Amino acid sequence: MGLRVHEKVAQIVREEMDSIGGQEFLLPAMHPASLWKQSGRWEVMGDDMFRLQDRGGADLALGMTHEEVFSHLATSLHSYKELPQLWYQIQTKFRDEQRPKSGLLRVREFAMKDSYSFDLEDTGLDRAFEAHHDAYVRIFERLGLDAMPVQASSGAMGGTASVEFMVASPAGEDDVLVCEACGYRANVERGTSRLDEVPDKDDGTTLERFPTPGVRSIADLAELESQASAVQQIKTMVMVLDGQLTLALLRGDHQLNLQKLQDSTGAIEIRPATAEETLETLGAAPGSLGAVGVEGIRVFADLALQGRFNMFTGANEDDWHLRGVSLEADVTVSEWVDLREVEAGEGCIDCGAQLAVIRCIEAGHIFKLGRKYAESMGISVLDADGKAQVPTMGSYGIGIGRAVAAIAENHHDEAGLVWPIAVAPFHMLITVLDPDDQSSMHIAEKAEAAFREAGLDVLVDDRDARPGVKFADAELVGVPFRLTIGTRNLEKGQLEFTPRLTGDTEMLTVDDGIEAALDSVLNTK
RNA sequence: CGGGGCGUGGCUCAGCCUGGUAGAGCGCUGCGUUCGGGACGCAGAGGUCGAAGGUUCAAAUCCUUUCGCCCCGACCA
Repeated sequence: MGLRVHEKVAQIVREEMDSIGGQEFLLPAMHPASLWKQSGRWEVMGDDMFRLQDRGGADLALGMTHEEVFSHLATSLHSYKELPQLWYQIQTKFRDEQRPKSGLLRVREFAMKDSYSFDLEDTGLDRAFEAHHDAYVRIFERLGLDAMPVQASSGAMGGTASVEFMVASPAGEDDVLVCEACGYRANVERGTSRLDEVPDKDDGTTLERFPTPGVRSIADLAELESQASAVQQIKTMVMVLDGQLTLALLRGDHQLNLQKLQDSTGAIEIRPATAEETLETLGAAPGSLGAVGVEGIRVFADLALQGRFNMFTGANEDDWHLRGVSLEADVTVSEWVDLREVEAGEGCIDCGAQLAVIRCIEAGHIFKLGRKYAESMGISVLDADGKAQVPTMGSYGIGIGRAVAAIAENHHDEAGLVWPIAVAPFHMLITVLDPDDQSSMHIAEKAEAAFREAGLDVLVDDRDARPGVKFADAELVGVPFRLTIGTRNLEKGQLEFTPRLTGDTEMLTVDDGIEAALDSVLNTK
């Protein structure tokens, strides 16, 4: 059953990729390390990549994505006349996930449709990106998934822009900012919001140390000092980026989003500093940390702090804090970046209406890669003037198994699954209540033949089981339509037709019931 | 990687604290009854208690080590 759904999803994806001019490939899943070293991602991918060695000791990788391999293939392109190209495959990817979970949602081995576009000009990339965008909208619509395109972080993929296709589900792993008023949609790893300006009072307070015994948190300080509400405080987070100690500054009531920190710093590995590292470097424990007077350490400050003054922060000595801190005058900020995670209820960046945060499954992701891989993998073609040009690329993915899981998450009820007809393992289930009854079986076979003739996938339940068991199983597996043949109704010349979705049974006559059922199914399809 | 939990018939679990006969429900096999919403009776099969070591007269139970799985935090289709 699962395999049939998987195959149907793959086929829908395939049809839509073909419709935008995609050319299907099937490239190796096992790659020589040299390709990944060439792009630099042998290191970047870190522990997420499965690695192995052949008998000669040569390094190999199991493909987690195929930018390198397709790019390498694209080095055989030599003329602008061969562009654009749009290549795709549906193939197994391997990722050594830190935590595989949730059935099919996050696994270490999964089928993915990945496609890659190659264009000479940026406008061509824009077209390929738009074409994928539209194809994805159609794919998810056909799959029965209410997927919304959202602005996203590009993460390890790099590139200039990316859009994720998100399906709302509590089983998901991403939070998406949604503005119902203007349609703004962005992953919290990327999205921002409108904040009310905080008027700092210029009351002549100057930079000053003051004792704060026992204060270990933003809340503690706010309680002790009436002026020091969380909004008036600077939160200092000590992070280690690729082994280098770094400070991230945020407004006291704001949360750090790690992906934003990663994106704005280009770091590969990020972790919070240990208590020992913090003590060693700043001389105080968390709760009394600050960036005032700190030299020789990179300091990234959130945009919400820009221009603020007369604020509170730790003095880098336990039980002491500072007041009257001006970001401009007292803190050496290496870079101003967007670091804070937006929360529900904040104002939409575009229109100011209240944002909602919705938990979603990431079903697809499309990237504008630009020339990053084309350059590192050495793709170049001659343009009309005979000059070498590096093409620009896009990369686009849909997880097939994850789509199946997302469909299951969104199409079920208490009794079981309710597959949308486009991906259902079978269109029609014929439930024969008494398989020993000759006339029942005769009609079942006739119906099966008629449905098959019409191109439908049919499953006949002629198991020797009690009716209750068959009905319960029928609902559990979620075949969209059921034709029930039982001796009791047969004597009255009747069949039953039941759509799984509504559960409303319609009585049909034996004479034209098969045709009528067929019509209903075909109309829905 | 950090924190928490769990490994006992095919499945879901009890038993462990307080050491002494390995149990339940479901599933499975046979026979009979039953047969339009997950039937019932009778009879039966099936377990190195994750693995290794230790303590003990005696270990599923206590101790140590180890492997595997699940859940919560940082990654991604």
